[in-house]
Amino acid sequence: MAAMSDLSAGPNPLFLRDEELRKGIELLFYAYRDFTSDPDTILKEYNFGRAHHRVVHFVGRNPGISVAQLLGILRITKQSLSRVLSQLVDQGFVRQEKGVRDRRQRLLYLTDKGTDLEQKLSKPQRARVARAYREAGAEAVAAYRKVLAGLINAAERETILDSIEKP
Amino acid sequence: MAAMSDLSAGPNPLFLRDEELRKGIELLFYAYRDFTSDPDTILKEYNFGRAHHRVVHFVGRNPGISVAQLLGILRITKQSLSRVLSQLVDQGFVRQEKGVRDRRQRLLYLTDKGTDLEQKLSKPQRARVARAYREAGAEAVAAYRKVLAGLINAAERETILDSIEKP
DNA sequence: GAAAATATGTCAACACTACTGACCCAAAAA
DNA sequence: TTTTTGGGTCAGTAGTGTTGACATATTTTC
Repeated sequence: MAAMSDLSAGPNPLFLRDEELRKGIELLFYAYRDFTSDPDTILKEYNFGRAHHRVVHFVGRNPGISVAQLLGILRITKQSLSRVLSQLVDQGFVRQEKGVRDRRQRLLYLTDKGTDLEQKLSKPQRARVARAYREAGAEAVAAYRKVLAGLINAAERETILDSIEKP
Repeated sequence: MAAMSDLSAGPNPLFLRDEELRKGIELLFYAYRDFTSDPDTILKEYNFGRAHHRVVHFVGRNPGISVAQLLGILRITKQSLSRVLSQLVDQGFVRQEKGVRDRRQRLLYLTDKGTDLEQKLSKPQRARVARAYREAGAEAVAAYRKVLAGLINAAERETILDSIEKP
């Protein structure tokens, strides 16, 4: 960017375009930074981290999800998941059930305690998003989601959008 | 959410609203997950992590930024910054200069090597955002930014927006 | 039915990021 | 001159993620 400061005056679409991109990038950084700060604070009380939140969120959203499916969403190794998952199971936030069709699977469900935690964690996030939606207006919401969807890897985008839209 | 499944049938604006919020939350997770994946891959070649990227980005964007200002943006402790910053300085990506007005300050600048790294890291991110903007349309970009801005803590939002918009 | 593949779990070692707490120096401000 | 500020550093701890190796059921395949 600094290398472009010596360009001649006059309209420079490329420069403007890069500036627009940079704004989108920085806003995403700041938004995500603050978006995660509220639940992070709550998680500390439980000696949990962000990874626990993700598990609780996606298990809550997808009751009966398998470990493999969860790994696919989180994009981490099973060893990484193992630590947080066994903590959540040991402490009674998540319950595991053998699959009926495939008994190798350990299907995951939130317990009542887990549902409470999920609600507690997502409450400030929902409030934050609600505020942002309110301030930006209803038309802006669809556009916001469209751009975010475009940031997702093209290969899995459809699958992810389906999972988000699902009943 | 599960606690709401026993609500009576019929239109339930509150439920719909929460669904909208949840979609916004999940999309942000997936978008950020993929948004950071490209630079993360590049950083591995340097034995660097995401924190190095953030420093390089914000020093590149704010030449002559002080350590305290950078800490304010990143929202981390000076001990955390210290490690990545000294690595970047030792390896010649970032240069420190004593402040002229206040000689306690160590003002930060990217070296040419640092500028190269910043460009290399941001290139795939810019491409990703450009694709998302293109697919969503020009009107969507302003709305996207408006919602993201609304997610930032109200207290600092104006300051941040100013820093993003600045020349 | 035996062999191969799959789903999951576990142990160990390592790296990155972040934290708290304590302490230091140099320079600016009061 | 004393206090505050900007910055640095050492030590210890925690959370998240990785690779690699290995173990156990269970399902699938030949």
